[in-house]
Amino acid sequence: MKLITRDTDYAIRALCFIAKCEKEIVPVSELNRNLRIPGPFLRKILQILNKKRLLRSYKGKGGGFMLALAPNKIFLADLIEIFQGSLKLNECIFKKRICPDRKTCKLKKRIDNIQKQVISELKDITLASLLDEVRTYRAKGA
Amino acid sequence: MKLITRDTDYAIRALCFIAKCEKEIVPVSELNRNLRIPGPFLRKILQILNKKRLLRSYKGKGGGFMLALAPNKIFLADLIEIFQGSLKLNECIFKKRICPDRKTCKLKKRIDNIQKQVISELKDITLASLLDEVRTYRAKGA
DNA sequence: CAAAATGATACTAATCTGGTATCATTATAA
DNA sequence: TTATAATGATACCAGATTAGTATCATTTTG
Repeated sequence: MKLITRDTDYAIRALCFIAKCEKEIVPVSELNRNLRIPGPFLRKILQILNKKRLLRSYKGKGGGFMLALAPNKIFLADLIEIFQGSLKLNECIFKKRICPDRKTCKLKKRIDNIQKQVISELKDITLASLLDEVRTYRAKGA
Repeated sequence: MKLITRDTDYAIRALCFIAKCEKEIVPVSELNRNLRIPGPFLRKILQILNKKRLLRSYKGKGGGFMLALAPNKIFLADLIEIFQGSLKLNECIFKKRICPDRKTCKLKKRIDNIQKQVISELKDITLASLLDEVRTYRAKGA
């Protein structure tokens, strides 16, 4: 059971790098030089972050990506939701037709509670709070 | 992101049914008649529970499965671990060679904390506490 | 000995995860 | 104005995991 999958993790590292970079607008090529993330996969991840309005993108020469939000407005809970889908830990596998008691199902309720706790914890973790903590493997020359 | 996968869920329902059954020893055929779980798959699940010593099995005519432990000694955390593997939410995707700071990585630490909470919650949920709550779809005649 | 049960095991289908490849479009700088 | 450096869109692919099936062997007992 994984709380954070590879794409989410890559997204965190890429966002940290962009946040720390002197340049405001950072092209993927620069991230490729500094992070150990497969190039085309990283592009895909950044495109998603762009569509989800966490990054802003600029096309053409001199273009790249910049943060669309302040680092303290970017939450781990959102990243996980973007790449791993809903944070519902708890979809009952049985259809309503089969399991009519889902509203009162205690198992469901108890897992709901765990879920609420996890989400609130994840909402506390901002990009800002990770900036000095998550390694981004900046190369010497960069 | 799923906290409980299908086999774990089936296991919960099967264990509930066995716990509530008048018969102490319950054959899979009876579970098949009462639970909406694909037959061969359920057999496989029960065999695993048997190997893990949560059920005891009896072969031959009149055989079947019975609980090996009292319902208040069967914990959701154990079922999840059996069917979904270790509860570690938090394996860093980078090798030590690449990411030498994992001991101090704040992201890792924070997720570790969430993980500890989730596990302790899951350890509180016993089969006994679910017995009257989880629907097992007993057929009218059964 | 037949029937009813589990044990063991191998196979398969569908989905998810991680990643690649390609071509189109856009913007800038020389 | 054109080459170039960038992103956008999309389709594809391989491996792992999840969910489920099928079959034959073994055991027990009536």
